[in-house]
Amino acid sequence: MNGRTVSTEELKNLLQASGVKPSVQRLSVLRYVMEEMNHPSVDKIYHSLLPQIPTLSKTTVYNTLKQLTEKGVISALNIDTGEIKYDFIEHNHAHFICTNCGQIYDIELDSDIYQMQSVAGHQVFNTQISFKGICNSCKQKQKEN
Amino acid sequence: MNGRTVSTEELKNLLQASGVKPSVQRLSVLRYVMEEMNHPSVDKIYHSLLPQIPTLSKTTVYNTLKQLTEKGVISALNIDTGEIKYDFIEHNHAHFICTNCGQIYDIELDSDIYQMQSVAGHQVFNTQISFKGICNSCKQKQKEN
DNA sequence: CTTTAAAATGTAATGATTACAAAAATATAA
DNA sequence: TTATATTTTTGTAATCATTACATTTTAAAG
Repeated sequence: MNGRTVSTEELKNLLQASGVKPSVQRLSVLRYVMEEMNHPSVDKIYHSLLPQIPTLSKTTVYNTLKQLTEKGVISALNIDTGEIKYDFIEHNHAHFICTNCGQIYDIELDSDIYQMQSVAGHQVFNTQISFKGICNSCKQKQKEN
Repeated sequence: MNGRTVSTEELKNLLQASGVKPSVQRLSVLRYVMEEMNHPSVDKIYHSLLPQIPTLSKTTVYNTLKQLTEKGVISALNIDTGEIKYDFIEHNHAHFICTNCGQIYDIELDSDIYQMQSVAGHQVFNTQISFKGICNSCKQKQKEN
């Protein structure tokens, strides 16, 4: 998501609507995923929240992210980088992953694929479109050498 | 890929065209990925080939799959199952992953998204479309209970 | 052959994720 | 409020896929 500020009220509503009780830890994790633009990993989230919540456990971050993913509040991006990255489900967008630098870019892409509620008789809950290749930034740097 | 038989000649050509020297191990790994229909994991490939190649090392399987992925012969599917699954790049198709049983289904899906050579200025090498949800088989079983 | 390079092997290390039990916090009942 | 039960959080240990790396084997070149 983009770097906007999310109110605590909004976070609480999101959690309660999903049947998850809003604790300090859960509110913080969700806020971080929503406000952080670049698809944070568990480790990133953990270390970023540690100053605010010094007692935070990484297990809690894992548990919370798992819950929110199951409830469909956030989405787990499976990228070939060893770590799972998380993304708030705001509106349909694709991802571009640079195989050189690992950077993940949001791609605004309108496709009727996102509207498909079922494929080949299977019920769809989540749809991901991802591109891999070399990003513009890396290509520029390669040209310079 | 489907369960057809692939000739050694075809395998050799594929490897040589990609600049990979055809060893017994590499031919076997590629053959397995091509002939096996259901997106095998490293572990599955390793144990399946072990009877034929008793000296086979899992590291070799890893190395070979990594090479073939880099050369664009096969594709690494990042599914949220802890293991990476591999797929021969035959023709464009999407995947459906059942979050209940873990089964991966090939989905024949024609989309112009596959034709995109670049997105937002980034050069695309590989495109993946994946759906997650509950498969027909699991839904049937749930109804019975 | 002999030498050199490439490939395969096996073991050890890494690192993300999960399991699990104990502690803390919150809700419920008396 | 106090006691009790339930949920949440925490911390440590275990698991398991993947990678690093040194050694051995195989293939290629001279």
